[in-house]
Amino acid sequence: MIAKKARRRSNCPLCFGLDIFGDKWTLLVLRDLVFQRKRHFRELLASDEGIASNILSDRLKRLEAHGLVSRIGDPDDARQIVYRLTEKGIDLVPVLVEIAYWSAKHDPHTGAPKSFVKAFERNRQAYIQDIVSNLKH
Amino acid sequence: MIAKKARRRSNCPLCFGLDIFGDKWTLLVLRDLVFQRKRHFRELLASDEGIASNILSDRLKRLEAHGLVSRIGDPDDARQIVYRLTEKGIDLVPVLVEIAYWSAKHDPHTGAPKSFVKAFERNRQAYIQDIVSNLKH
DNA sequence: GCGGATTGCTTGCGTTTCGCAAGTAAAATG
DNA sequence: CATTTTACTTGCGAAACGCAAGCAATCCGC
Repeated sequence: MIAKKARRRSNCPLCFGLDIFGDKWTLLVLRDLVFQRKRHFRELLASDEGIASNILSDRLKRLEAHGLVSRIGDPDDARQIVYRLTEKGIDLVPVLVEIAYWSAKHDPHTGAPKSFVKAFERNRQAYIQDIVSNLKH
Repeated sequence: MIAKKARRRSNCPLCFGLDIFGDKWTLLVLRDLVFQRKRHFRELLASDEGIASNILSDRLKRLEAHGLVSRIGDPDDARQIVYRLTEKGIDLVPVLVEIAYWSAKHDPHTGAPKSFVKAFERNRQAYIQDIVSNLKH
């Protein structure tokens, strides 16, 4: 299973994004990098949804290939790899948050905490900025 | 090819959305309903990206099943079906717009008009509200 | 009112992707 | 030095995709 770049289908902006993260797993990986601050393969593998290791491997390669995630060996442990969001990846936070908000609004069994909905509705811009600046160091 | 509801993978809000529109086509169909004001199967079929008719059929069924789109026979022509966004579907506009903005920012060959980027950056809320209120009648 | 065109699909079928389980190499640990 | 941990890869059956063709119902022109 190889993370090859698909030909682009059109130069529609929506399409550009979907060709990178338009599937059931990629945004969940980004979610864990953003909201759970996961950094290692084994952590990402242990998501609630149970991603398979080959799928995770493929998605991380694709995210790296598209410059949303960086992949650096851990200097303290040569076995481990540290995955981090790049600026380009961090720029996707608004997308993640909007999807989460839509879901929280329309899913009767949502697991979204009320604090999220409240903070988002109170001041969306500040909520996002908070997450982003936390990620940048 | 049947639009069956997949079991939900977790009650993570992001996941709820992705289980509905986490693929390469669904959001493009919604894009055409929102930005091109398409209403008929044949119009949606003629997208730039060339969606296959069986895939389109499947996605419309799924969108209807999840209440994002309504499907009503055209009273003036019994052959034709009119597809419309519901409120739940319209609520996805911010998601579409955020993805488009991210793509416009990061795609060197983006086809996004400068007017979109400008309007979005100038006043996001007003830009979205404009689209939404146009859709509501 | 009859032939042809249009519309909204469905059906077959080969190809690609998914997803589970098992395996592996390299490095750390005891 | 044997065991464990980590980050993957490999095989393979199942599901989804995507192209082409087909089809029933309806409309349109004459």
